[in-house]
Amino acid sequence: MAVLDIGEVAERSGVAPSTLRYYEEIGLISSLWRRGLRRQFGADVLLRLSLIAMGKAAGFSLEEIAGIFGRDGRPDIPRDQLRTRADELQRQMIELRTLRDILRHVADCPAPSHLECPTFRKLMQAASRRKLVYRPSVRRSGVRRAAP
Amino acid sequence: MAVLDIGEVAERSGVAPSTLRYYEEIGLISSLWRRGLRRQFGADVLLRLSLIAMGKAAGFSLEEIAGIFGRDGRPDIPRDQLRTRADELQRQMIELRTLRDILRHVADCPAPSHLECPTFRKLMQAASRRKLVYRPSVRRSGVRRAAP
DNA sequence: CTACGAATTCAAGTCGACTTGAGGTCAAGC
DNA sequence: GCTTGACCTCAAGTCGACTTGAATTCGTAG
Repeated sequence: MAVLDIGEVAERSGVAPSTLRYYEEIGLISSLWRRGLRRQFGADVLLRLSLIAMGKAAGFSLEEIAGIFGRDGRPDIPRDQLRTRADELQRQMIELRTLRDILRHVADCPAPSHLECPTFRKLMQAASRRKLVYRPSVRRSGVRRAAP
Repeated sequence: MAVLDIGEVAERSGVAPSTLRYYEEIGLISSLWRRGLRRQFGADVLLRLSLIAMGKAAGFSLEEIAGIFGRDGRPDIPRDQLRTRADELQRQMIELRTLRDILRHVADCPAPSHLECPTFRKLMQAASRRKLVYRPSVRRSGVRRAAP
């Protein structure tokens, strides 16, 4: 039970086998050993995949995630950089909250043009006053699961 | 002063001119008119760019952003979808907070392996218990500014 | 022993979001 | 009138993160 092959990891984590192979290739995860050709993973890979998923959700590239959580297990990057990252996340959370509020407002406000709605403008001002955390290009693609 | 050409928009927003052209091409922003060949933008494009930047930071694709904020100005997508999006953002914020805490912990904890640190495991459990918001691939590339 | 299904490799393809480069236009200043 | 600089177009290139497909290799069940 402690050893999983790729299909099980895929099923439990929602990460496609091809992606798992890719992650192993770039050193983001590793298998314990092979049985024949087949990779055998330890259960801790699931934890690591959660970490990776969170990192991705937070806008880090795979390379950065590898740096933060270490290919080996411990961070490659200096502690104060980690703290800086944490502070960036903090700011990003605030931005997310603003966007959440804007979305809710847009969903509810009956004004024909939001540019004329004072509530909207107020929300936007909060956003435009501070400098943006500008992280391009997040693709949305939902959790993949192995076909049943 | 109400009319900006592309260089000014780029400078004020931190978005490269080539990107602005691209955004116009896909209908995400629009210029008021041309003077000769040159695009002339209204100041409200800056607000729109903030919105776009926030959307990107939150993990939306450009297409989704276009849907949310409307090519014309008003959302293309139904109100309840907007609310759903807002709720997703809410969950994403929680994930971000967890990751922030993990980062801070990793920065400060002297344990040789975090997998053995109880604080770390506790943080991770919070993360792995709920199903992930899995949004692949955010590139980080910082705010570009025109060279001085 | 053989057939099956789940895994493997490797090269190539895809997708979104831009960027780059070559060659062209235009208004303003000397 | 010519140069300069800021803009333009259009096609092609790039980058990260995967996915796909064809051909192959196992291990188990019958």
